[in-house]
Amino acid sequence: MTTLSPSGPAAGQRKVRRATMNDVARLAGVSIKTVSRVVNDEPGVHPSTAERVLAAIDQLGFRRNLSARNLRRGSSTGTIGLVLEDVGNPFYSGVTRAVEEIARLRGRQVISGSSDEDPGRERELALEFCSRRVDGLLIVPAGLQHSYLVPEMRAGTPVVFLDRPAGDVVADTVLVDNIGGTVEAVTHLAAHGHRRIAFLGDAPDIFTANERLRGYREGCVRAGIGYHEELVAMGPHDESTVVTTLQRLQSMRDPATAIVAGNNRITVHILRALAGVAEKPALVGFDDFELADLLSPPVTVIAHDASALGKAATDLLFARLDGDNSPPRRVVLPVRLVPRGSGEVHA
Amino acid sequence: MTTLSPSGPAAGQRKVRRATMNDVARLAGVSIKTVSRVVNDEPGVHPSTAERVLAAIDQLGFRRNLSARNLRRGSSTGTIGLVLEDVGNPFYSGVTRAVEEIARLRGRQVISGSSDEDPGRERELALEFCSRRVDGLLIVPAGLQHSYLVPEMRAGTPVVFLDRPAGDVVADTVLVDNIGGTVEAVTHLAAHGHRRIAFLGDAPDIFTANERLRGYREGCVRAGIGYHEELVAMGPHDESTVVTTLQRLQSMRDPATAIVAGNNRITVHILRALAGVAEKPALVGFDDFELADLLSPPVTVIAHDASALGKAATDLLFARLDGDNSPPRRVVLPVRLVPRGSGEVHA
DNA sequence: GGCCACTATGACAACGTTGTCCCCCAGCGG
DNA sequence: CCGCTGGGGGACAACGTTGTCATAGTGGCC
Repeated sequence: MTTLSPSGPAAGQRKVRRATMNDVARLAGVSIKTVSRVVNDEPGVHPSTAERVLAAIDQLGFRRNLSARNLRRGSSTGTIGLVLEDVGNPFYSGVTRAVEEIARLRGRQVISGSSDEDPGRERELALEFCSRRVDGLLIVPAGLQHSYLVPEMRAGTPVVFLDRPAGDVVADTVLVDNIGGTVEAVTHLAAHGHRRIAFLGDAPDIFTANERLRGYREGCVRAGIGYHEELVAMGPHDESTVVTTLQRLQSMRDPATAIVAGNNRITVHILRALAGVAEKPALVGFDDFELADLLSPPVTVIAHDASALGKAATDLLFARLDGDNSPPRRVVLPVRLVPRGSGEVHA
Repeated sequence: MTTLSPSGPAAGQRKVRRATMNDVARLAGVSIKTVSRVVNDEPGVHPSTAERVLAAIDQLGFRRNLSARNLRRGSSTGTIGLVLEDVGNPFYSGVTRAVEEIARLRGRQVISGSSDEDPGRERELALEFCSRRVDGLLIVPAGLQHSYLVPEMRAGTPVVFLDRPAGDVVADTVLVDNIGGTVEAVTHLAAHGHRRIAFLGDAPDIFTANERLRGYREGCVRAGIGYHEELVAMGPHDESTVVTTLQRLQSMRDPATAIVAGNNRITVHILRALAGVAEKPALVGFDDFELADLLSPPVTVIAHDASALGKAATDLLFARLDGDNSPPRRVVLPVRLVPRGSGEVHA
C-alpha cells in the first residue's frame, strides 16, 4: 500500500513540475510522437515499445494535458456548459443530474454554474463557458437578452434554452406546459367547488411565473369564476411575504378557499405558514417535490419531471452536435396533475 | 433588437471558424500582442488603439481561447474539480452549491460529476479533472484507494476529501461527527424509554454507514440496553428492502419500538413504508431534510449542514492554494439532534 | 540482387495565447 | 545637434500536444 505522508518524497519541494510527453519520451528512450501514439491508443507501436512507454508514464505520473490537446485538435473540448438558476434547488439539481447522465454516455463533461436569477451572472457564466470552448450550451435563462450568444451560434456552438425561452435569439428551447398546468390546477379546484382561488406566483418578469399566471387567469375564466386581481400575489416571495399574503387572503370579505402555488419554493412557504392552522385552504402546487405524498393532507401538485426536462434538452443538444441542422425547435413537455388530497379539501 | 434567425447570416455555412487574436489584430491594424494587451487590460496601449481593437473584437465576436491561455501561462486554469456521489441527492446539491459559491468569490469555476458510489467512476472523474489541470480537487470518496492521486499531490494540486476519508493517502479531510450523532440519537431514544432500538444503515463498506453503525452500537452500550445483532440491517436499501426489514423488526418476539435511520434516503424509505401504519415506531434520522418539520409527526433528525461541509472543505482547499503547507488536517464538523416529535413517540 | 510493401518510428510544424526582449519615435536637457 | 528617456508597439519563442510527412529497417517476390 502506497501512502503519501507529508514527510514523504513530496515534502520540501512545494511544486514539482508536471511531467510532459517529452519527459516520458526521454525516460522511455523514444520520440514524443510515439508517446502520443501510446497515450491515444493509436496503432503502429511495437508492444514492447508501448510497454516501456507505459512504464515511464506510470513512473512519472504523467497525465495528458487536455488544454494542449484541445488547442491542437481544435475540434471538441469534450465539455458541455450548463447555466441554471440554483443547483441547490431540487428541481434544478434533478435537471443537472439528467444532463450529467446523458453527457456521460456521450463522453462529455458538464461544467455548470448558478445564475441566481441574475442576468449579468448568467451572461458571465455563459461567456466563461464559451471561452472554455464548450461543445454546447444549456441555459436556463435569467435574463431576456441573449444576443451576446450570436457569435457562438454563428460559430456552430449549439445552444439549448430550457425551462424558459431565450429573449432575443431564435434557438432550440425546451419548456414545460406552464399554462396548461395552471389551467388544470384551477379547473381541478373549481371542480371541487372552489370559487375563490388565489394564485401566489414568483416575480412576473420570470417567464414561467408569467405563463403560470396566464394559465391561472385562463383557468378562472374557463371555470366561470372570473379573474380577480385581489386574489393574485406575484413575488418575489419569502417566508414572511407569504405569511402576510395568506393573512390578507383569509381576512377578505370573501376569503380565498383555495390556493395555487406558482412553484415548489412557494408551495413550501405556504405549507409552513399553514402548519399550525386547523382550517387549511385547498392547495395545488406547481412542481412536484419529495414527500409531498407524506404530508397531511398530501399535497396535490402539477408534476413535471426535472430529469425529463434535462434529458429532452440534452438530447436536443446532442442531436445538433450530431449534425442536425433543421430549424430551431420548441419542445413543450406535458405536465400532469397529481391529486393527493390537498386540492380536494372543501372550504 | 438583434434576432438571429435560421435564415440569417449564419445559414448556409454550418461551421464558421472562430476568430482568433490574429484575426482581430489584422482587422484593427495592430499586432497580435497589442490585442493581447487590450484583452488582458495590460497598460501601455494608447486609448485610441484600444478602441479600435475593442471594435474589432466586437465585430468578430472574438472570445479569448482559455485552452491556449492556460497552456501558455501554465499556472492556473481557474477551475476546481468536485467529485461527489450524486448531485441529485439534496445533501450533495447543497454541498455543490456551497462549493460553487466560494469558488466564485475566488474566481474559480467548478466542474463536477457524480460517482454513484462507484470507485471506478470516482477515479475516472478525478483523473479527468486532473487532465484538465484543475487547481484543486474536492472528493467525496466512493472507494478506498486514492493512491492514484499521488502524482497530482506531488505536483502540488491540493486535494480535500469530504464527508468520508481517503483510503490510502494522507490528505485534508472534512467529516461530520457520525459517531457522536448516532450516539446522541440512541441516547435520545433511550431517554424516552425505548430499549429495543433498530438501526437501518447503508452498505457497511461506505465509511459514513460504518461509522454511524459504530455510534449506534456505542450508544446502545452506553444506554445500557445492549447491542443486538438482530436489530441491525445494513444496506444497500431500497423501498422494498426497507419494507421487509420493518416487517421483520415488528414481528419479532420482542419487537423494535424505535428506529435510527442511517441517512436521508433511508429515512424517506422508512417514512413511506410507515405511511399507512397507525402505530408507528419512534424514528430518528441521520441528515436533516426539507419538510421534516411538516410531517406528522415531525421527524426528529441528526442535522448537519451540507453547506457547512462544502464551505469548510472549500475554505481548506483555498487555504492550500494560498500557500498553507502545514500538515494535512482532519476537520470534524459537529452535528446536532433536532427533536421534532418522531423520536419522542412512546411505544 | 534489386525492388516493393509494410511496419515502426521520428522530425517538424501548428494550434492560440502570452512573456521577453527589442525597436521606434517624440520630447527634452545640455 | 546629440544623447537620453519613456511610452507605445511589434517580433518571436514557447507552452504541450497531435497531424503530416519522411525515413530506416525487414522480409518477400520476381
